[in-house]
Amino acid sequence: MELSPTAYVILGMISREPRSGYEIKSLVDETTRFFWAASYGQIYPELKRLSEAGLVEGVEAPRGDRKRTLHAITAEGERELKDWLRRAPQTFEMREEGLLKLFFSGVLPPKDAAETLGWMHEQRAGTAARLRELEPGASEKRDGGDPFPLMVLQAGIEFNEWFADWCERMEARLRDAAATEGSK
Amino acid sequence: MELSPTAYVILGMISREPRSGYEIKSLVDETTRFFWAASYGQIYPELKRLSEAGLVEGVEAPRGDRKRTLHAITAEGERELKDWLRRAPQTFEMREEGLLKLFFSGVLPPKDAAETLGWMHEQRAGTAARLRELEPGASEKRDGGDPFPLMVLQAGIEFNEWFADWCERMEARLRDAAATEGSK
DNA sequence: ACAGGCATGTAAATAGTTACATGATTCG
DNA sequence: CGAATCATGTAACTATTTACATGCCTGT
Repeated sequence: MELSPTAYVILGMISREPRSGYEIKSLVDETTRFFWAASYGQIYPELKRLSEAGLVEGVEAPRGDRKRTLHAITAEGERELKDWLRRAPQTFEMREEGLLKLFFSGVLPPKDAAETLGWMHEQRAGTAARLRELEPGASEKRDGGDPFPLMVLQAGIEFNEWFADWCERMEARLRDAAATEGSK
Repeated sequence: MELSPTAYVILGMISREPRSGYEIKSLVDETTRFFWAASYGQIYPELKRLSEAGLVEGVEAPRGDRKRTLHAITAEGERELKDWLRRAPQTFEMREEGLLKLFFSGVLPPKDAAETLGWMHEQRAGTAARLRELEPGASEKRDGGDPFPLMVLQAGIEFNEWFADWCERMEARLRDAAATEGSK
C-alpha cells in the first residue's frame, strides 16, 4: 500500500509506544523536523485515516478530566511501516532560499552577495549549535537501545557545520576577489 | 511586495534576457533544481500573474509558424527582484526520505539500515557525479561574467559528496558494530 | 490568578506535482 | 518518416502551512 509520507512519520513515531497527536507533533519538532516536518493540520486528519484503515488504533487515556487519545500501531500498521522502511527512498528535496538568492546575486554589487552569505552562515551555525545541545540526550537514549536517532542527529550537526563553513569560505573568496580588484 | 517564491525564480531567470516559459523551466531543471524546483503548473500561471502586476512583459517572438512569447523583466520587476535579494533568506527546508527511514531503522535488523545507507550513498554519489559534469560549462560562463552560478553549483557538488561520504562512514560504523557483536 | 504547556481539531489558503491535451519544428 | 525537442497551457490532485477555536491542567 502507498501511504502519504506523513503517514509513515506517524507510524514510526508510535512504533515503540502509543502516543497522542500532540506528543507526535512535539517529537517531530524535536527530532525529524530538519529533514521531515509535519503540522497539526496533517497529523490529526492522517491519524483519522490511519485509524479507519486499521493501521492505528486509538486508546482512550484521559488525564483527569481532560480527554486524551493515545494512538497505538496495529500489527498491520507495523507491517506497513517495515515494508516502507525496506523500500528504497524516493524523495530528496531541498528548498534553500539562500542558495537561490546567491544564484541570482550577479545582478547586485558583490557586497550584497557577501551579506547573503553572512546571513546563511549565521543561520546554519546557529542550527548546528542548537542541534549539538541535543546530542547528550540522544547519546544516553542510545546506550543499549536504538543508535539511529543519534546517528541522524549527527548527520544534521555535520551538515549544518559543513554548510556554515562553506559560507565562510565563499565570503573569504569574495573578499579576496574584491582585494585583487582593488589592487589593480 | 511579497510574491510567491516561484515568482522570484522567474524574475531571476529573466533578469539578464527575456525567455519563454519553456526556457525558464529548462533552465530551472539544469541549475536551481536541486535547491529550488518549479513545474509548468507553477510557471505559466505565475507568468500571467506577474504580467498582470506589471513586473513582467510579454514579447511575441514566433519561430516560423510556431507561437512563442518571450517574457522580459520590467523596471518594476527588477526593483522587486533586487529588494528580495537584499532581504534575509527565510526558507530552509529539506525532505530526505533516507534520513527519515534511517531514523526509524531501530525496528528492523541492522542489515536493513545498512541497505538504506547503501541506497542513499548511491543516490548522492550519482548526483555529485552528474553535477561535476556541469562544472566546466559553468566555469566558462563565469569568466569575466557572473561567478555565482558556478559557486552555487560547487555547493551542490560539495554537499552531495559530503553526504555520500557520511553514508559510507555510517555503513562502516554499522559493520564494526556487527563485528564487535559477533566476536563477543 | 495567571502563564505556559497539554490536547484536539478544522478552515482557508497556498504550494506544488502529475498528467494530459495540443501542435509545430528540427534532426537524423 | 519518426523521434526528440520546442512550446503553451489546464485540471485534478496531493501536500502543507497558518491561523483559529476551544478548553483543561500544572506550577508559581
